[in-house]
Amino acid sequence: MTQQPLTEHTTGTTTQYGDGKSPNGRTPLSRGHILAAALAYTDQHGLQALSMRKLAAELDVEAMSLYNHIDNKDDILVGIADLVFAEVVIPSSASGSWDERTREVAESARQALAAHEQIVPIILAGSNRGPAYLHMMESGVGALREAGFSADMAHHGWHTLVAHVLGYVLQQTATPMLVSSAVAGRQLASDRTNRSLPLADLPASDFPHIVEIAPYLAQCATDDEFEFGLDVILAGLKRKLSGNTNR
Amino acid sequence: MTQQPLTEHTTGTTTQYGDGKSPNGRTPLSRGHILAAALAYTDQHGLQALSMRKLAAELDVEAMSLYNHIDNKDDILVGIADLVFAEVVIPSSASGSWDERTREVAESARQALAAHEQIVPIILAGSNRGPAYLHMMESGVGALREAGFSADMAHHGWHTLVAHVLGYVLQQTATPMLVSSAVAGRQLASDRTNRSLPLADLPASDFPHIVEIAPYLAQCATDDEFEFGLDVILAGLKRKLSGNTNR
DNA sequence: ACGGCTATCTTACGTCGTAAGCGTCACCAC
DNA sequence: GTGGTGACGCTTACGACGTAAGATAGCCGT
Repeated sequence: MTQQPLTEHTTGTTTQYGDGKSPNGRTPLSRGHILAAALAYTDQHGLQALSMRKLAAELDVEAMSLYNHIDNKDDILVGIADLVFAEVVIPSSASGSWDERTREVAESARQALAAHEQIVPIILAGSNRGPAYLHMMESGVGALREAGFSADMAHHGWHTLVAHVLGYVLQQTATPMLVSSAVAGRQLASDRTNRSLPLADLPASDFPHIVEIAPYLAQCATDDEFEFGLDVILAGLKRKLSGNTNR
Repeated sequence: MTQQPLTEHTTGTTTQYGDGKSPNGRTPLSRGHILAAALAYTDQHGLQALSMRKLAAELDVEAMSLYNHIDNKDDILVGIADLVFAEVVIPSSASGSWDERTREVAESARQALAAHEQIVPIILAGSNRGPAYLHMMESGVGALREAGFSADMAHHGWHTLVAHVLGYVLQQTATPMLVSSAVAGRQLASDRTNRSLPLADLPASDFPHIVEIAPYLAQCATDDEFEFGLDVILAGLKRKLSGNTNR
């Protein structure tokens, strides 16, 4: 076991000065405090607004002081992404059938990501798998192995599930659906066409199916819809398990 | 029909000066040229490296000149994202069964995104659905409707497929798998823990299942694995169609 | 008392996106 | 021709960004 760091790295504090106040009377900085403040600031003001100077101001400190506790801005981004993964609740490995546990992890992950949708861009930016993500992965892959999948298949299945969660939150984040005005048929002299405008103005003649489902898009990416996709994937996995691929 | 702009907006040129050279003898700027250069530059140097000044230099022009043809940098980002979607080949609606066409669109989309993986972060950044994306969506939703799904279900199914493609490319982009050193069990005095280091060093005692599938992670997110997930989803969709949800 | 350490602040550099304004050219009505 | 008009590129400038370098001030063990 001994994985306290997985959950404790949010509040680790002491470095110098015993564990009281710093010389000037303020509570001292720490990696944990910085990351927590960064996540809170990002949730509130958006990822674009997060800058070293503003984050430092939030902590009543100058920008360069942060560099005593973190390597650079990327370090902060990876850190707050893993803080979000740390919110995912991992069911104990004896708490139900493999598909129930898998569903719980996926839904919890979706909730955590949806609650901090601003950090989603960080996750697809690249190397950001911290300890919390690993903890989740260990549990998820374990459930699939227990279900009877080979290591190879469990690996594939896990990636399919992660792709669903990430892709889904991604779509939810991008809900303000936009579409170009060029498709409306106008042919301006300038090539300054293909700009965006609300989905409602789409011509039904060119996009009959999109217009047909447009009402549903408004209430898009709800919990129910996520569960629909999860059902599809779990059903497909069971079908793979029973050997009935039936392509 | 009349959707030429969907594919032609890559090279739209003429605005003034008939269609020859500009007064100073150079070929004039245009939204299409700018977007094409931006996509090429991003593919080669990465999204982070793309700046207005460097893009302008690539076109032998000063940065501010670009603003005569585009609104701002976001406009460029949305534009090049849609250029990538324009590469997706849409099978004709009479070229095969619905699941075959769905598979083709999904694979083509994955290839297009994989060929320009640098632009993936743009897509999850939010409002970026241009005309090319819409074209693809119209085709995909149409295939599901044809398969017999209700408009509501087709909507859900489409989102599930998009989630898979996006989530999958996302994982492929993030292949340099990293993991914190804190999980190795060290307990440093400082809280400067939880940093990243290669996956290979994971302790098998804490993460047996991850270690077990580690060899497969190396060759992760291949075409085969994508197809596995696609199989899972299509199989699940067929199961939904036949009414056998069987949760 | 004192030297070393550590955390903070100050200053500075290069880069970014882009607002404002200027010059210059092709085009058109007369 | 000639003068107006508007498109298009350039120059300059501003504030914000990430962060390298160095100065400063307080705590510690001795």
